[in-house]
Amino acid sequence: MSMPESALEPALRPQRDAQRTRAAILAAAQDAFSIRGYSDTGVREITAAAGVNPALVSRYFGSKEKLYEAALSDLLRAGIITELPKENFGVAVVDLLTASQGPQRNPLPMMMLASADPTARAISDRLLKELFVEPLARWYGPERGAGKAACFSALASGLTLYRELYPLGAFGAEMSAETRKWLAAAFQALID
Amino acid sequence: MSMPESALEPALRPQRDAQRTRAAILAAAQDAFSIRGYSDTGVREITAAAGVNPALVSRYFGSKEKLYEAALSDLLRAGIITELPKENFGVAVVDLLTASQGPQRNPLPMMMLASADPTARAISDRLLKELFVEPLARWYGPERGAGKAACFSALASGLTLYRELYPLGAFGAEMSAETRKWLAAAFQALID
DNA sequence: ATGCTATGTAAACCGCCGTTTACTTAGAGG
DNA sequence: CCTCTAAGTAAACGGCGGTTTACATAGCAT
Repeated sequence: MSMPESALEPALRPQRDAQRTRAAILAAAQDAFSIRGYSDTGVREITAAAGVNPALVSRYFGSKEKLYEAALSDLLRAGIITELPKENFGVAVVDLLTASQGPQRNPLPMMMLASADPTARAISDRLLKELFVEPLARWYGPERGAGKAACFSALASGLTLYRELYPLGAFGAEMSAETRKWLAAAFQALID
Repeated sequence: MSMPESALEPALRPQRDAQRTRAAILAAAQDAFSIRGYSDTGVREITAAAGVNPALVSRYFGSKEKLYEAALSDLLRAGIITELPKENFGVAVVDLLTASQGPQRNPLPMMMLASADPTARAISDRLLKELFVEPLARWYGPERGAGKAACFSALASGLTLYRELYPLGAFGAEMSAETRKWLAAAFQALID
């Protein structure tokens, strides 16, 4: 709690900084879980990418499961969607979902690749509901808001799967123009 | 190679039948891999479901990887699609893809849930290409057949994900009617 | 009946993984 | 300078999972 540590002078930064290492582990976990899935990424792999000792995930997060929960919570923010403009909402959503360069730190691939493990899946379901679907439903409004939020999630996950996960992603350019238009219209229709 | 073993008289069937046990392991593997994924299903789990000894997967398939390859190969048959009538092709495909009661023995969830493991993913990519996309492309014809086959695969996988894997599947009834119509039209458009 | 081979089993092997424990050390406060 | 606590590390522990090995037995052939 001494020195604001302006984050612009790496030379003076102490070698040991709990917040910084915790954040490094979290970021490495988000990368790994989004690409290689929950079961197939080991804590040694994550901590090696973060440049720290494997024992620190137990110290800072309690367990691998808790680390997954923290990593997904940090990524699941409904605000990214609800802060989009309501006019041209559809194209904005499609742009947002197709803008990312890859699955890195993307909650959707992370959840998909964790769905095989029962405990990780339970965490995903709970967090998705609490942090995304329910806020989104409130944003949509009391009239059919829950159904609209569910439709949004299904559509977005399908689009993400198609772009990021499926081995045929390289062929994606084939259907871009018309499909993007249809998707944008579908997203727009949910708020009209 | 003695006795045709008409499969209708279980009383006379020998207790030891290599083909039968091999098939039982394969079927159990297809069930397990489709639901719990490649990494999260153990060979002890598979062989327990098949009622046999874990060592038999090494004997009959060589390894867990080879078992995955055999399980997926057995499910990946382009014929299921190419034998559909060309008129009403779209609705027939949507009916086929949405008819299954669950992910059991479905190649798409199997591939999705195996995509985290690099070696399993390589197997999936190769088999999908050899056994499905390329035959489908030949069926579509020389003119843009490859692109059409890729579009088909992407669309079908997205639909399957939406129905089977995503935690929001329970909400699916919300968008059935219009979405099915659009999907059918999209599949139909690929052959017209 | 009697061996012989294919079939199946039990148990151990070996490596990996999440976690814990015991220990070292950086760095602030006296 | 010394001390004391927080931060980090190394190594081991227990368990699990794929695979191998050594052994048992069913069923056909002689």
